[in-house]
This record gives sequence, C-alpha cells and structure tokens, in this order.
Amino acid sequence: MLVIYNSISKQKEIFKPIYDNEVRMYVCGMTVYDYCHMGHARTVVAFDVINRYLRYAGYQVTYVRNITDIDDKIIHRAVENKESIQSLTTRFIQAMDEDLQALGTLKPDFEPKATDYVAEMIAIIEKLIAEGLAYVGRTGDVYFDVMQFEHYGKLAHKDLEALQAGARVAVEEAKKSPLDFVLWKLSKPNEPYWASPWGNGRPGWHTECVVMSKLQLGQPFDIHGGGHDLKFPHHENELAQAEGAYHQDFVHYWMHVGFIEINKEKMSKSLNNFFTIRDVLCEWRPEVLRYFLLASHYRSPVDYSLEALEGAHQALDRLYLALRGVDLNVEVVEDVVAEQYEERFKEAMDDDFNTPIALSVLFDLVRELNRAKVEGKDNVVALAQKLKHLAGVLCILTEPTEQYFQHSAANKMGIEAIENLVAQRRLARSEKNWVKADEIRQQLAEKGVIIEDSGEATTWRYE
RNA sequence: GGCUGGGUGGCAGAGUGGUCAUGCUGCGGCCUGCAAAGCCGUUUACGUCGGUUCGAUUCCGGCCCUAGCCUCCA
Repeated sequence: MLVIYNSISKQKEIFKPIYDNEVRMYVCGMTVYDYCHMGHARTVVAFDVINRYLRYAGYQVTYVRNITDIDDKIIHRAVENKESIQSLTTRFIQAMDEDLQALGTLKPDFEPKATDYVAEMIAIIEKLIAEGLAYVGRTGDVYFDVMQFEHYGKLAHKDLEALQAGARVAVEEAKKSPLDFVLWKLSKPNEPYWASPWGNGRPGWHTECVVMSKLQLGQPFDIHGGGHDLKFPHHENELAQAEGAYHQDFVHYWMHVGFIEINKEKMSKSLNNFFTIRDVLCEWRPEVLRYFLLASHYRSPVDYSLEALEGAHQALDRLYLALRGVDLNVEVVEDVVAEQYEERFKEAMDDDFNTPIALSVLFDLVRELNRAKVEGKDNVVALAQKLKHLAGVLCILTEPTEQYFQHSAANKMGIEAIENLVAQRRLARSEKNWVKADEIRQQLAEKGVIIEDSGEATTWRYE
C-alpha cells in the first residue's frame, strides 16, 4: 500500500489513482535559458525514481514534464547574448537533454513546450474572463482576479489577508490587488509576441501548466510535482486557474521536493551559489551524484558538499564490491531470503518513496550477500541478482561490475599498464618476493589503483 | 510580521512510546605474507524547559536556534 505525503493536506495519504492502476503525473520542468543546476537535478532525479518505482509497482504511468521556452528571463538572456530566442532555447533544451540523460533519468512520456500551446492558453484566459475570474488591467495586460477565487491560498496554506500584509511588491496601479497575477502580458517593441483578443503579447507563466496538463492528462489528474519553491505562487496560481475555469479538482496529490543547499543556504540562481550538473559531472560520475541525491529523503533539504559526494562514492563502492565476482548472466534464481529483502524494499518505497531506508535495505542485503559468499552458500547468485534488480529501480548499480571499477578516464593510469604491473606482482608473489610485490602495490596505489588479493587471484580497481 | 519545515551519535542520514536504522569514520577480533575487501563485535545520540505516561528522542505546550516561502527560482 503506497502512501504519499500530500502538500495540500500536509499529511501522508494512501495513494488511490483516479483510474485503476493508471497514474498521471505532471512535473514542472525547466525554464531553458541556462544550464541545469544541482537543484534541477534533484527534482528530476526524485521524480525519476518515483516514476520508476510506480512502474515497478505495476502502475501504468503517464509522466509529463513541461519546458518553459518563453518568459522574461529568456527574452533578457537572448538580448544579452545577442542571440535569437529560438536559438537560445534550442541550445539549452539540448544541453538539458544531455545532462538529464547523463544522470540516467527516463524521458517523460510527453515534454510539451509552452510556445506550442499559446492558442489553448488564450482560450483558457477567455474562459477565465467569462467566469469573472480575470480582467483586463489598466495597462492592457490581463490579470487573474485573486479575490474572486474563494479558495486562493489553499495549497500554500495562506489566507489572503496574510498574503496582502506580507506583500512586498509595490502595488501596481494596473492590478486590482497586488496578488493578482498576469495571464497575458502585452509585448514591448522588439519582443516576441502572439496575437490575442487583448493585443499582441505572450502568456504568463502559470497558465501553460494548466493547459498542458489538462490536454495530456485530463483534469483532475493524480500527481503534480515540482521543487518546493514552486508551491507558491506557481502551483497556487495554477490551481486557482484550473479549478476556477473548470469547477473541479485540479490535482489529487501535490508533491514538493526539498532544496539543495550550500552551507545551509538554498542553491539558487539569484544567490549565484549554484553548481551546474555538468560542472559536477566533470568531477564525479553520474551514479555517485544519483546516490548522493537518493541518500536523503526527497522532501528534506540536502547540503551539497564534497564530503557528501565522497561519502556517496564510498557507499556506492560497497554496493558494487558485493557484486564483484558473481556471474549475473544466468537465469534469475528464486530465493526465499532474497524475497524478504524485496519486501522490505517495497515497504520503504511505499512509505512516501523513502529512498534512504530503501538504500539501507540494500546494504543489509549486501551484508547477507557477502556473508553468503564467505560461507559458500548456494543463494549467492539469487541475492546478487536481487541486489542488482532492486538497485535498478533506483537506477543505481546499472553498470557491469568490472566496468564500474575499471572505468577508464583520461587522468588515470591505463588498463594495459595496470594489468602489466599486476602480472609482474603476481610473479613476485609466487616467488614470495614480498618486497617487490609491496613495491608494485605501492606504485599502483600512488596512481589511485587498489590491489586486492584473494587466494591465487588478484583484482584491481580505481579508487 | 504571517505561513511552512527542521533541530538525532565524529560526519551524513532514517526512524520509533519501552530490542538493531544504514553508510562513512574510530576501536577490538577473524581472515591475509602484509594489505585491501569481507565477516564478527564495539564506543559516542536524539536543541531546551515543563507536561501526559509505569516509561518519551518519539505525544502535548512554552522557549531558543535554523531553513524556506510571502518577488523570478527545481
């Protein structure tokens, strides 16, 4: 029984899809004017695991993640770069695809772009005006009239009074209330525009998600997610539009992912304390990054640090080491003990996708496996297969074992040279020339190569 | 100011009304030519002050500290 923490009720709730075993999930994606950073990675990986687990659990998932390819930041950046908007967004969409693929995330089933749905956005704005929920302001822009939607604030748990008291924005004369948000923004000279009943302009940000989710998933749909910073105002504003326009629930389960922090401070573009995914992938292999992200629960804040990455690396090594020397390319073997670990794994993931616990189950399985290896039990293969299989749901332990340890990289000693030294050392050892054997081991260690003897065999790996 | 979250052992990070999280690290042992890996054992916890309880890190209340949102942000 799957339980999900729902932001709107602030409680864990039993998950019941709208249609039997189908899950319809929409996640707010990127605004493509720059490279993706670790914060994006976290949200994307979190929902990737959710997507994978739901499928593993037998649900038929439709996963939609939008691309925002028109907004003020994009326009500004294009001007800054003396580049067309089209070229800017195309470039960063491609970069995003590369980065997310490197992280091993599955592509969403649909990745709608805002600019492909402008006509539909205009239609919903017209409907909102007809419903009395939107108005044309004094400057000609169209605004959502927050006061007219009685449930405004129900997601973020804010009441209008408090919001107004805290409003830091200078009241724009064009709006009735400072909380009203723009649905259609008239274009200035040299800005891109679409024709509309209110003049040439472009849609406000929040509307695209309402339109694209409804088109591809219907309304209501099951899960809507995104980073924690989207809860308010973005998701609140989506909800107001969707429920205001169609008079029915918008979303059943709202999920929000916690922030990546640096020195306990939110990583964000405005604070300029962010690391891009590609920066990090220059130093660390993608799987380490994934492990790091999965080692804490998706709702908690995570502090990004070298120590944490190193910890992830070591933990991952332990998982892979357990698989070493086991031939997995055989028919899947059933084993009662192995099944117990799968049950525990499911239990962990069923509890609001608790990946830290799921990982701890994997480590318990590793101990079981190592023990079985030492004792020469006959369930070694079954345990190893189970480990690989369950880890695969989290999309870790995906590489062939030896490839993981002997992964070539430009700055490392070549495999041939290593094998050569290992052979020399084997000879020295057979002659009980311990001095020479230790010398070679030391030589390799200085190059970051770890030697492991077990009986006659010697294996090596990069540290 | 309002609204959300947090404060756990050397670090990271879960969780629970009364036996173990887990990973890294420390210590002891086994194994090993010595190591590494592995196995076994083991030390150091639950911000603070009260309350409920036979018993609270876990429930309730006050306080302190801290992050986030209230403006674009995953």
